[in-house]
Amino acid sequence: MGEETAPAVFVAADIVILTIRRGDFEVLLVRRGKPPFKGELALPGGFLEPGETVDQAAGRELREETALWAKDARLEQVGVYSDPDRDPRQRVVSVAYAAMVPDPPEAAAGGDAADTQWISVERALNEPLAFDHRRILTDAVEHARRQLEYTTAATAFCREEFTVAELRRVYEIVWQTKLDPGNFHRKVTRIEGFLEPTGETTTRDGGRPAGLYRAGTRRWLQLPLSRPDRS
Amino acid sequence: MGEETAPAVFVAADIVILTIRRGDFEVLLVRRGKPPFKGELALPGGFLEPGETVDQAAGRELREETALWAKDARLEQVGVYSDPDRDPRQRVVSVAYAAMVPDPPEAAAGGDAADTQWISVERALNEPLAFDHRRILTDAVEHARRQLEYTTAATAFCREEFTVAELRRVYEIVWQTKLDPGNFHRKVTRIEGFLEPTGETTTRDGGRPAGLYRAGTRRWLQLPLSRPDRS
DNA sequence: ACAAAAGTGTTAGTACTACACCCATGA
DNA sequence: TCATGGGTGTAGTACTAACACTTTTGT
Repeated sequence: MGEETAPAVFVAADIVILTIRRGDFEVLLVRRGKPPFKGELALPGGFLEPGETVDQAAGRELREETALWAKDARLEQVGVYSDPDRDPRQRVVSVAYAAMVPDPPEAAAGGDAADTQWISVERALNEPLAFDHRRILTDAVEHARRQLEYTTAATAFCREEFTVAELRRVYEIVWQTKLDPGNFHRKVTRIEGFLEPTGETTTRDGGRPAGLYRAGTRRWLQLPLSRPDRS
Repeated sequence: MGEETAPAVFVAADIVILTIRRGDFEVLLVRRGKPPFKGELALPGGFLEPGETVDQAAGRELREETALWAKDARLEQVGVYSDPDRDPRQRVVSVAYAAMVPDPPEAAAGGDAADTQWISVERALNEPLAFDHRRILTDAVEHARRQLEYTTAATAFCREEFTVAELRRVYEIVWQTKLDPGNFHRKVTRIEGFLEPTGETTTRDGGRPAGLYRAGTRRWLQLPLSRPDRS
C-alpha cells in the first residue's frame, strides 16, 4: 500500500430505509435542519464512530430512526459513494445501505421524529435531495428489486406472520407489476426454506381464510422469481 | 449527520484480481516488503488519493499491477471492510473490489513485478494472508461465482475473441464443475446480447474449427446459467 | 345467496438434461 | 483414416403462464 500522500477522510453510513405502507413503496427521509442543503430532504445517515464497523454504524442509525434492530430488517450494503465534491464541507466517503423493513416500523420514527417522514419512492425521486442522495436512492431501489428476484428478501417487508397474498403484494408493489395469485402461491410455497407455515389462518384480507407463514431460513433462491419484461 | 466525535480515517481500495491461467483459477497477490505482516502475502491495494473516487483508486491500482485499464476488466465493488482492528497501525476502512481479467494480463505484472505473483485461488485460501485479506478473498470469489450465474461477467476472463468452448471452460474452472458442451453452446448462443459472432473460426483448440465470438452488450442474464448442486 | 379472496386443476408452451450423433479439421 | 473437439437432434422431464374452477369465509 502507498503511504504519505493519502489524506484521512470522514466515513459515513447512509441508509435507504424502504417499506411498504398503504399499498405504496416508501422511503424514510429526513428534512435537514442545518447547512449544507438546509431544508432539503436527505437520507438518514451518520459518521462512523470510533470502535465500530460501518455495518454497525448503519445498524445504529437504523435503530435511531426506526427503533428496529438490524436483525429485524434486511440491512445490506449497496455501494460506496466517494466523489470528492459530494459534500461541500469536507471529504466524506459514504457507504450506502438498503434496509428493508416491515410496515409499521414499531414506533414510526425514533428520537427526532419531527423532521423524518415516509415518502413514496417515486415522489422522492422527483424531489431535490441533498448531496448525491438521489443517485444513492436510485441504486438502492434497483438493489432491492433485484434482491426480490434472487433472494428471499421480500419477507423482510412483511410482519412476522404473513399470508402468501401479502407477500405477493410486496412483489407487485416493488416491481410495479401484477402477478398471478395462483401461480405465485404454488411457486413460493414449493421453494423449500422460503416460507414456514404456522398452521394458523387469518381472514384479515377478507374472503377465504389464508394460511399464515413465517420467513424461513433460506436466503438465496436457486431459480429466481422472474420479474416480467426485463430488458 | 452527526459531527464532532467522528474521527477521520484512512480509506483504501484492495483488489482481488482474478484470472484463468493454465486451466486454473488464480489471484494476483503481493509479498509485503515491510511491516505490518512483512513477508506475508496480501492483496494489492492502496490508499485513496486526493481528488479521486474509490472506484478510480481501484482502477489505478489495477493498472499499476496489470497494465490493464478498468474498462478492459470487470471491476466491481465487493464490500467494505471496516473492523477497527483490521490494520494494527491505524484505522483503515477498505473497499474491496473483484477484478475479472483475461489470461495473459498483457505485461503480467507492472512496476514492482518482483514481489507480485499469480497463485491458485485454492492455495491462496490456505496460505496465511495479511490483514483480513483471506476474508476479502473468500467474499470476492463467491462474488465472482455468483456474477457468472447472473451476469455476462464470464466474458471478462476471455481474450477479446474467444470460442464458446473457451467460455465454457471459464464456467467449469470457476465453478469447479463439468458442463455439457452441447447444451452450453445452445444456451449461451441463444441469449441475445451475450455473444456477438465475428464470422471467423479458429482451430487453436484442435478438432473441428470453432466459431469466434466477442462479448456482447448485455450485462445481466434474465434466466441465470444454473450452477449445478447449489445449497 | 352473494361477493371476495384463497388455493387447485389443467393445458399448452418453453427451457433444461442427458446423450446420441454428425461435422470439419489436423496429423 | 483416425482422433479431437465443435456443434445439432431428440426424447423425457420440469418449470411457467394463462385461466378456469372450487373452497371458505363475511355480510
